[in-house]
Amino acid sequence: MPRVGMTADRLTQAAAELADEIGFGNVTVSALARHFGVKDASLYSHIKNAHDLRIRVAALAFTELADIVAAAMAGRAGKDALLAFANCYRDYATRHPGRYAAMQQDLAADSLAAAPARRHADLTRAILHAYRLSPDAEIDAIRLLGATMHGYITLELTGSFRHTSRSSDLSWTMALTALDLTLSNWPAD
Amino acid sequence: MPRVGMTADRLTQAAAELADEIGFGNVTVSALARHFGVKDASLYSHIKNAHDLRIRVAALAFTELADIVAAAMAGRAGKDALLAFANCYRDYATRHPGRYAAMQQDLAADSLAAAPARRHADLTRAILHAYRLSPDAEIDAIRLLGATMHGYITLELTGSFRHTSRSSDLSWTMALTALDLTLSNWPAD
DNA sequence: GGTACTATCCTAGAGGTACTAGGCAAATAC
DNA sequence: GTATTTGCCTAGTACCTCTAGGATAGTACC
Repeated sequence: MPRVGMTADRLTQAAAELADEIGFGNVTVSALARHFGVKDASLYSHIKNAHDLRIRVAALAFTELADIVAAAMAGRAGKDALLAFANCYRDYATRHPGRYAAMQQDLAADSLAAAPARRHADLTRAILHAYRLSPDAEIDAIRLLGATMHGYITLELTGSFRHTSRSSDLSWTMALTALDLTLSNWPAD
Repeated sequence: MPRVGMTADRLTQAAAELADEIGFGNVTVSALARHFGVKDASLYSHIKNAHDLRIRVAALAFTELADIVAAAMAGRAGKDALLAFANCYRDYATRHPGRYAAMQQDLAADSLAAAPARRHADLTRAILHAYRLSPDAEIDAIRLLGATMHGYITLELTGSFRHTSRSSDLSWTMALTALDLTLSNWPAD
């Protein structure tokens, strides 16, 4: 039996690619084993179980996306930063729907993906600096921001906007314009 | 073998309750069969397959929610209608997370759940009448509305807001206030 | 009431997925 | 060159989906 050279990282990478191709929900230990030409049981030397594999994919995705976002936001503030962030986010989700789905699991605080997720959350908060909100308003705003972007992207990915002819790009741009206006004129508590 | 009296509708109802208890993803044909005290194979006289069951739960949920929303929105317009709609939506998702998850599947246009889903979409559009938007703006607005509400609720349900101490109810109220302001002052195309 | 029919539930079994226990051989350490 | 670790294997359990075909409970009709 020649050794294939599997590692947790290579399994995670392959699982992420598989997720983008066939959907995150269809990424099974069996499918991954087939991809490497080995038996299912062989994977359990590298990953704890199927859940562990999913968490690793989430960690990979959070790290990748945070890197991209950090680069795109460097030197930008206000609406520029908002647009840079949001477009990175949407591009990533469109190009990597499986990885994006992986990020939507509920992650235990002690999970492997918790640190990358926190880094990602910190970047989101950085958008708001230029809008100068009070601490409570900042929490509300970050929740609104996350909800709008995440909601828009998941609805778009699941095909909810295909029933209408208007281009999704236009609606996305309007949504971001509206968000910028809301942040600029944040209602009093 | 005494007959239990299963029908597609009773199975769907039980599956919906099961989904709220153990999570939509854990609703299996086997678990449902156990619930009725029969063998797995017996269910296939009433439902086509597991996917069919999931679609039926989605149709049930869309119908239930549309009924609730229609009643709550009767006689309301503008911000009142928006609040009524949004709060019904969030309450339902909180009380019935399994049913809510069922609604998030991508539904084929010919599916059993397509008609209830369309009815629900029509109710969403009704919120916007009082804001008097142009046809294109209305599409953008409905997408923004759906994205914000759906995004907020899914993030809340998956626990994304638990890391911060501020009450989610307050943030939700602020989000709706912000949405109302955005709709009232919709930016030019 | 008896007969025919249909619907409901059953047994049996194939095939997929998750995972464990224990074995053997390849790579590595010394 | 031997000892140890590590990687992949076989074998097997358990659970899930779904099909084929059989037995019986309920219904329709005479």
